[in-house]
This record gives sequence, C-alpha cells and structure tokens, in this order.
Amino acid sequence: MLVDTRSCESSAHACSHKRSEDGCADCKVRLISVCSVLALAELEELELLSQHLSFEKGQALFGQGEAANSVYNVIEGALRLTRLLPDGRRQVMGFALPGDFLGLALQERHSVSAEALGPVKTCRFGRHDFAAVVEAKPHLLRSLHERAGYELNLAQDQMLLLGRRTAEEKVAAFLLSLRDRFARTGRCSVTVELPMGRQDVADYLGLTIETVSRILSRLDRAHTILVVPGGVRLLDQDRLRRLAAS
Amino acid sequence: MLVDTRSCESSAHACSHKRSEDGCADCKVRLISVCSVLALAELEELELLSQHLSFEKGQALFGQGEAANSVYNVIEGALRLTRLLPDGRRQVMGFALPGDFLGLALQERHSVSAEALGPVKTCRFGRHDFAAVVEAKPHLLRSLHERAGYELNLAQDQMLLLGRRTAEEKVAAFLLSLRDRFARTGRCSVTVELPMGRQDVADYLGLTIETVSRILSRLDRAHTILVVPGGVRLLDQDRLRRLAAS
DNA sequence: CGTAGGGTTGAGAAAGTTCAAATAATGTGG
DNA sequence: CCACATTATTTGAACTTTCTCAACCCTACG
Repeated sequence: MLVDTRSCESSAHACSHKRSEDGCADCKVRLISVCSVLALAELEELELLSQHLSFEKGQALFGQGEAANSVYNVIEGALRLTRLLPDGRRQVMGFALPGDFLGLALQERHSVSAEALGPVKTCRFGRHDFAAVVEAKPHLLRSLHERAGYELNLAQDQMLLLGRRTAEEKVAAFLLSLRDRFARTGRCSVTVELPMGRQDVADYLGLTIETVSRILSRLDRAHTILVVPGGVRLLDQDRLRRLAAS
Repeated sequence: MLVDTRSCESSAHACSHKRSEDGCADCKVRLISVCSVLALAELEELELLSQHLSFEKGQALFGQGEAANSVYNVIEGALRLTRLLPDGRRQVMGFALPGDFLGLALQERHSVSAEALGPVKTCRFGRHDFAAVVEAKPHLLRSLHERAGYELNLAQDQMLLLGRRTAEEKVAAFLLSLRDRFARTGRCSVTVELPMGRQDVADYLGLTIETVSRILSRLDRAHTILVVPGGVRLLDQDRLRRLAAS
C-alpha cells in the first residue's frame, strides 16, 4: 500500500489537505465528536474548512486571553487546559481527550491555555469559518450547546471537589473519573493511563505535588491501587469509590 | 393611574396571567435577560408560555437531580445554586440574580438545587415549551449558548479561586465580583448587599463559616471594608483588589 | 557514567478547621 | 413596644490537614 490513510504525521505543524485520503468520513473520533450530529453531505462541507494539525508534547495550541482564531477537534492525544494567576499559581481546568472540542463557546478570546501532554492530533477550523457553519446549521449549534451543558456539569463537579473534598477524596475521585472518561473512548478500564505529570494532577486538584505523591503512595501501600510508570492500576475500585465519597 | 404595570405580587405562588398589564415588553429584566435578543413579536409569543412565580426566602425552586420540568428567568431577588455530597457537605455553585436564567443547558435534569435567598420573582416556562421555541429560533439558542459560555467562564474563575487562592484572597475576590455583578444590574457599588448568609459565602468559597467571619472582621479592623447588617461597605477597593490577587 | 527531570519521602511550619462559648440580630407573642 | 426564644455571627484556643523546604531516589538519555 502506497497510501497510508493516516499518514498525517507532520512534525508539529499543519499538514496539507489530503481530504480524499483522510476525510471526515473516516475520522476516528467522528462519532464521539460534535461532528456526530452532521450528515455526510454536511461533513464534506466542513471538511473543506478543516485542517489537520499535530502538536508535540509541551506545545501550546493557544494561550489564555489570546484571540480565538481557531477551534479544534481533538483526534488523538491529551491536552491540559489551564489558567494562571498573575503570580504564577496555576489551576488546571481540565484535560481534553479525543472527541473533545476546544473553543466550544465560540468566544472572542480563549479563556484557558491549552497545552499538549504528549503527541496530539487535531482537526482545526478557523473560528469564523466554523461559526459561519454553525450559524447555518442550528443542529450543530444545539450539539455545541449540549456539550457546553456537559462541560458546565463537569465544572460543577470539579468545584464541589475543589471546595469540599479532602486530599484523599480528590485523588480517588480523580482516578475514577479519569477511568470513566477513558472508558468512554474505549480504553482499558483497570489500568488508568496518566498522560499528565504529577504537577498537572496537583494543579487540577488544588493540591501540591507532594500531597498527590504521598496519597498515591499511601493508596499503593494499602493495595487500593498500584502505581506503575505512566499510570495507575485500580486494584480495589469499591474501596476507591468509598474513599471518593461520591 | 388605575393600572399598576408591576402589580403581580402573588405570595409565593403562581399568579394568574395578566399579560395585558404586565407583559414582557415592560419586563424589568428584559434587556439583561436571554429575552433581550427577541423581537417584540417573538416576545409576545413567549409571553403566552410564561407564568410569573414568586418564592419566599428558603423555598426551593428545584432540587439537584430532579427532572427539569421548568426553566426560569429571575426577575427579582437572589438565589443560591448548590450541590451536595452524600454526607451533607455542600458547595454553593453560584448565586443567581435578576436577569439570570435557570436551566440554561436545557438538560433533562437539574444539575443543582436552587433556593431563594429572600423573596424572589421569576418568569417560569415549561422546559419543553421553551425548548420548542428555542428550536424554532436559532438566535435564541445562540443567546443561550453565549450565556452558557459566560457561565463556563465564571465556573473556571471559581475553580481557580477554589483551588489556588488563600482564604483572604477568596473573600476579597468574592466581594469584588459580587459588587461587579450588582453594578451590572444597576445597584450601588460602594455598599455591597449580601443577600446570603455567612454559611452560604463559606460554602461558595470552600471555607468554613468561622474563617469567613474572621476574615471579614480582620478586613473590617484594617478599615478595608465596613461590615454592616445585611452587607459590606467597600472602603478601600484598591487594597481589596490587591488582596484578591487578580 | 554523569546529568537532568520527574517523582518520592521526611520534618517542621502554616493555614484553616473544629469545638466551645460569647455576642449580636431577628422574630414572636403578650 | 418589650421580654423571650431562636437563629445568625463572632471570637478564642487547640488541633489537623496540607504545605513548604530540603534531601533523596529513580529512570532515561546523551
């Protein structure tokens, strides 16, 4: 085979349009992305506006407060969405996985920074282009709105976690929720991959890196989990659920 | 004048439709609510589906997890939006003020409980009725979506606050943000009314009631604010801004 | 083999919490 | 309008949890 339909491996920058070989119809995340509500004809229309973009570990897709010129579908990899306080304190607002859409709100400016946690593949649109399509397709807007509602829900979960849970509850709840999210995109559900570093977890849970590390160690010693390189194996999910207090 | 256009003062329960005297066109919050995007003809259409509902202090509009049969425009008063942990720990997700819309996401079930902090007047719609109108009016959906984006922003602000700010920063930021919100609905901006109790503030900021009280006292002693019954007077807003670290 | 970047562990400090008690506000019936 | 009951708020002291700072370990990699 001369033509690899998934050959769009540009190193960190836009690859040219190869629509005929790598179209939306074959998109790995089509059915779990906003695009799932589009008919094939509509997909083709959108496809003309799209561009595949890859990013390396650590690369920023955009920064908090920047003009939102682009919006993205995440196809592969994981991202960290963060906000900063003027003095450098950081809060991770969430992690984006395949099927997630960045720029959901279609706002003027990005409200968070987005950085790749590893190699990431995205499907990029100009915001105005995309907004124009949305304008013409109310059901797409409806899909975005549904997602926004879902995001709002997650944000509320996280507020409850940040405001009212103990460190141990936070870590336990985090592991379980990450497992659930991976499960939805069809990953193994016993071993939870942690594509982010300890500092990211800490900044997500409103803890310090030391506290996260200590609690993981403690859960490991209690045989509730097994800490392995690059992830965690959930040995006793029931106990974890009890610890998470949810 | 025989007809008072704002006479709909039912005590805690639905008042009958008096559309001719108290219509959307005269609505106090029309210009700051989702309805601001509607033309007069559209308003009249919506008006037929609406119903004024009042609530007493402490009354619940709906509870977390309940089927969302209704959505509401807040016309007057203030509400507390909360989530509970199974063991009773509570997180206040936000406070709704006049012009706010409850049920923005149009989801099956309410993701929070909503309780009146004092006398509240609302404009109620059946969710399905409202959703049908939204379906027919993409610009209304667009307005809802914009609001959802704004809510998402606020939620992210709050996550940053909950996860990374100190108690003093939390309280200072809270007072300033409340002042800003009241300012947008045209209230005095030196004396900030606090329609919620200390426990509500604590549950909003992820603190205990004692800590909130102590910090307010400390700010008072430092002449940064003046604690008065039912509110707070901001004496030194610059210092407050510095304390808020934003 | 040495170095760099994560990650883990320990000891002491600090920010908040908890528990208890005192002090305001608020509402109620006489 | 007052006395009392009730609820909300404030304050203090002891205690916990989490943070800070410092050292150490491990793995990957040149």
